[in-house]
Formats: sequence, C-alpha cells, structure tokens
Amino acid sequence: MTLPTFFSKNKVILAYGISLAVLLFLLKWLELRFIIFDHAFEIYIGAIAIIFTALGIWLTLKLTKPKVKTIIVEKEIYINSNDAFCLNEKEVAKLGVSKRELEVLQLMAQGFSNGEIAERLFVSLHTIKTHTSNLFEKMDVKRRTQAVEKAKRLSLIA
Amino acid sequence: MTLPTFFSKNKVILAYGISLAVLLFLLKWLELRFIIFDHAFEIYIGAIAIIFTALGIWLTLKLTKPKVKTIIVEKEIYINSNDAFCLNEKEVAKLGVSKRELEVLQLMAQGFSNGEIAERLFVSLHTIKTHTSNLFEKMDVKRRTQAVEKAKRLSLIA
DNA sequence: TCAAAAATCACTCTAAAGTATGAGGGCATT
DNA sequence: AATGCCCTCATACTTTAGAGTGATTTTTGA
Repeated sequence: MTLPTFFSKNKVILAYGISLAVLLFLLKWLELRFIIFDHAFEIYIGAIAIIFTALGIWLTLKLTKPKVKTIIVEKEIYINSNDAFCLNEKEVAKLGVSKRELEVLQLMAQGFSNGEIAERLFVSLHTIKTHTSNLFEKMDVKRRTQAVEKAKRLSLIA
Repeated sequence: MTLPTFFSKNKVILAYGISLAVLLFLLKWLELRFIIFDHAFEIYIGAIAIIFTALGIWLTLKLTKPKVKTIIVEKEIYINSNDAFCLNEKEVAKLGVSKRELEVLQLMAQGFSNGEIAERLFVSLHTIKTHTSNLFEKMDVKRRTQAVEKAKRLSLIA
C-alpha cells in the first residue's frame, strides 16, 4: 500500500489522532490558566471524560454501519390464475383469426348480441354478421355459444 | 413516575454514572501511587481519554436501537381454476334455479342448441324453450350467451 | 407499387332463439 | 284437500342469428 492511499484510507483515524493532540494541547493550556480552581483537577478530569465519551459516541455513530433490523413479512395474495391470461397466438395464427374477429369474439363471449357489438365497434350489423360468419367458418363451429366455448378452451379469449 | 420505574428505566445511565465515579476514584488512587512518573499527567490524561472513548463507543453500540426495516414480500398464490369445481349452491338457491334448469344451463354452456339439448334430455324443444326462458328470467339476462357468462362467473357451472 | 388480406356494407332467406300464454301431471308441504 | 313448485308440452308470434352471395374500401406486406 502506497503512502497516499494509506492516508486516504485512514482519514478518519488520522483526524481522530490530530483532534486528540489538539485537545491535549488545549487542556494543557487551560490547566496553566485556570490553576486557581479549588477542585480544578476533578473538573478537568470530568471534562475530559465527557468530551471523550462524546467523541466515542460520535465516532461510533459515524463509523458503524447503521443497524438495520429487517423484518420480512410474507403477505399472501391470492391471484386468480385466469388473470394471467396469455393469448394463444399460435392458435390464432393457425386458425387465421384476424384482430377484428378476435374483438368480436371477445364481445360475443361477454354475452352481447350482434347488434350490441355493432354499436360498440361503431360498425353496421351487417359487418358483425360477416365477421361472425367468417369466425364460425375459421373455428369450425356452427353457433356463437360453441365459438365462445372453443375460444376459451383454446385461450383465444380470457 | 414512581421511583422504582425511574431506576429500571434509567438502568444504563445509572450504571454509567457509577462506573464514572469508580473510575475517578481509581485514577485518584493511581495518581497517589505512581506520582513518580515523569510524564505521569500526560499518560493519565491519555488513559482517561482512551477509557472514556471506549466507554462512549461501547455505550453507543449498546444503546442505539436498530432501525426496523419492514419489508413486505407479496407472495403470489395462484388459484388453479381447473381445481375441483364447487357448485355455488347459495347462488343457485338465491336465484331459485331448479335441477333441470341447471342441466339445461350446462349443456347450453357447451354450445348445444335448444334442439340438441332437447334430444339429449329426451324432451321436446318446447320444454327446453320454457326452461331457457325461465332461466333467463331467474338469472336476469336476455340471451343464452349472457346466461353462460353469468353462470360461469357465479360458479353455477364449471 | 401492386396484389393479397382484412374490414366494411348490403340484401335475401332460413333457422334458431326468445316471448307470451296456457295447460296438465307429479310431488311435497301445510 | 289445497297450495305451490317443478317438469312437461303446446301454439303463436317476434327477434336474432346464421348462410350465401357480392361488392367497395383500407391496410399491409412483398
């Protein structure tokens, strides 16, 4: 270890040593000036005790890593597994179902009639009928209820 | 605050005070015995400084309360939906859905048409229509797709 | 840029779904 | 014996769903 790195690494200790020397000097000086006191010595000792106790406390607070008591509380959260819905893109691609058709399928599964779906998607009833017809063909089903059942089974919808 | 509780609450501080007194006494005694030293005073001061610094450090280490850091770990518990299906009898009773109606509902959810359901249950199409109508009334829905959606939501069917 | 795919709308018809009402038989409770 | 509920069947009617065909406009990917 080089000398500069030694200094930088022990900065606090050096500072402590220097401050100790300064304090001793200061006390010596005080001793000479206020020797008049009756119980000067006891007061002197007491002052030193207090100062160095404080120094010890300060040092410890500065140098020790803050004590952290970590309490880990496990909180159980129940999650319905169908929350973690993951669209089965393979199946979608395999069946050739388009985005719009998937939208229609979703609304269908929620129990909406073709008319309601048309309103919601801002298109005509005819369009929805076309979509549903195409869907049934692609999904190889005959009714919307079947389509919904199959779609849920294949994770095409939640 | 009563006297005993005061003592118990400030145990450490009292101990500190007493130890301070003892130390002072000890040092006084040492002073009388080893006055012969040339630099006795400086050593004396140094000793006090070291002792009380150590005391401060020890005190701090003992007295500082650890910061309590509470970490709440959210443990996700997935409820597998294909677990054993449990019919929601409360809801069935509440809605006043009969056994037969539940049967019809089940087949409806599987995508069967009224005609197919009639075949499967060996009754006429009229009967199934009556059942479905009553079901829709009881369940407060307008279409079979809605009925199926609601039935699944309320665990009336798997 | 050009062709394929997707999205849109329209019309006709048939099939199924849903509404309303009534009625008869079985079964359990009161 | 009377009442209420469930299951059954029926008729008549309305609404919605679905099949079939065709066409226009966007979008998109090669």
